[in-house]
Amino acid sequence: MRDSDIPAIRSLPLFNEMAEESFTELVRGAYVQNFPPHMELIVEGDPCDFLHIVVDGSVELLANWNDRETTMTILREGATFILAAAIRDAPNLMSARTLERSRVIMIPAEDVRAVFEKDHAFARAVVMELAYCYRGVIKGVKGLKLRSSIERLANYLLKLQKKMGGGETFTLSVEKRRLASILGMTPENLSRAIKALRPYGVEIDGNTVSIKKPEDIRVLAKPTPLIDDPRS
Amino acid sequence: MRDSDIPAIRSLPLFNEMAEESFTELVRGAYVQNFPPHMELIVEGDPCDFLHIVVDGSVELLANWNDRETTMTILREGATFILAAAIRDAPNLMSARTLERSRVIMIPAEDVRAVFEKDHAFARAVVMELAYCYRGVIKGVKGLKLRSSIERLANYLLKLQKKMGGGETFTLSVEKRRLASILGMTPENLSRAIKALRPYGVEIDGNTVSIKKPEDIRVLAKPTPLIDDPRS
DNA sequence: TAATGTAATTGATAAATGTCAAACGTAGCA
DNA sequence: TGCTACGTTTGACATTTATCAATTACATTA
Repeated sequence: MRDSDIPAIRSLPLFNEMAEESFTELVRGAYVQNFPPHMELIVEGDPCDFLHIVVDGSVELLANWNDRETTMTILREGATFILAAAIRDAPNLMSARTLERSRVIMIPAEDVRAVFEKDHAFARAVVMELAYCYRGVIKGVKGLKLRSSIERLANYLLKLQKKMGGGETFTLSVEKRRLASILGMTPENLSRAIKALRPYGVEIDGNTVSIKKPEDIRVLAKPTPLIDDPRS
Repeated sequence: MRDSDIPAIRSLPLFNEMAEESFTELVRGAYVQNFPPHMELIVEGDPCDFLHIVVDGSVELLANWNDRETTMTILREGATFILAAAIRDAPNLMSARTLERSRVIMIPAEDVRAVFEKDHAFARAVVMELAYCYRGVIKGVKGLKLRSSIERLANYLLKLQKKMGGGETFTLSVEKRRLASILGMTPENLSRAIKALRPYGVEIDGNTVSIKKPEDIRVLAKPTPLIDDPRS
């Protein structure tokens, strides 16, 4: 591991309150690896040996069943996975693969569990992180069950706009076919959903999105913090 | 609170490893209430003041958006909710209402957070419980995104059969319209899905389910522990 | 026992979503 | 530069799911 990686990890919410000694113990056993694009890091069903942290690049979490595949989420710099499996010493429920060249830290799950037992500040951070993730997934289910695909797309765009600073124009950071899968639809239907948003002042050209009539799209999307606000 | 309630709570995984002193502190501040059927215990969006435990009866967790409503899950004896919101001191993402006459224990969320800070065994139990719930929701999303409604129903029935002891005949413990909502479909479509399972040896009459040809239905359902096994 | 209200079912139809094939566009590479 | 591979878009069509209205079944209560 590069020395320069350490402060970056330390500053993550999961690690920044714990005792120095505990942190050192975690870092001691950790590996860092640079992966090429489209590398499978984790296969669904395998035992969970490591807690992973994305230092750089992006990683897709996905799931398979009966020859079908769906993208669960995309993780970027600073994200950790898969904490729940590591803590419970349970098999991974999702596969993970890099989307681009990515730098990933791997901390042995055993070390995570050991430090968890010793360091209360870390235990506290783990709980907060897990509760945060749990609530994130619940919001996802609500979106899937309560909204149509067009409504999901509209809300996704509003959320992304906010994340990108709130300007009228911003860029998609995900391939459209993956976005389609995240939103629970086919690429073909995403294309049509994009067209269907044009009357609401949404223009998408390649990766560039413009929201010309924010009021109109919000009337359609009806965003609510209880589904669309990642924090709280 | 009845004295007879205390050992029942103490034996739940969330509480059975903690120090006696911590447990006493939690119990001291706790309320017990008997609620009539169809009582709203929690409204989505409200602050989370209590951790709830179902002692007896059943409670529905549901969510609303834009005049639509969906059942997220149904909780029975021994289940706790809503832990994530209580720990994070965040608004409830779901509403809760009783389905039948139910007995519910309510522990002030503040007390939960305070004891969490002091008692490591409790912290450990909270993490395990949260990780368990997180994985449960992930399995739910996988089912929703990867399976058709008939496949979801087929797997639901197989899971229920196992839970009920594995015999050929068992009973649905949920109204069909609620089951439909849990599975992400309309009541009308659930009726049709039930009919569609007849050729696979599934007979449903009222609340009575018979699985005559277990091999056939399993070929359709293709159950996998990574979606359908509640533990692990 | 009859009356009532609610859940469940059914049929007809509509809407949403998926599938397949083809065309188009673009990025990377020989 | 031109080729190739792959992602995206489009159109035609199929399937799935939802909606609406009507009916049936069932449980509760007067």
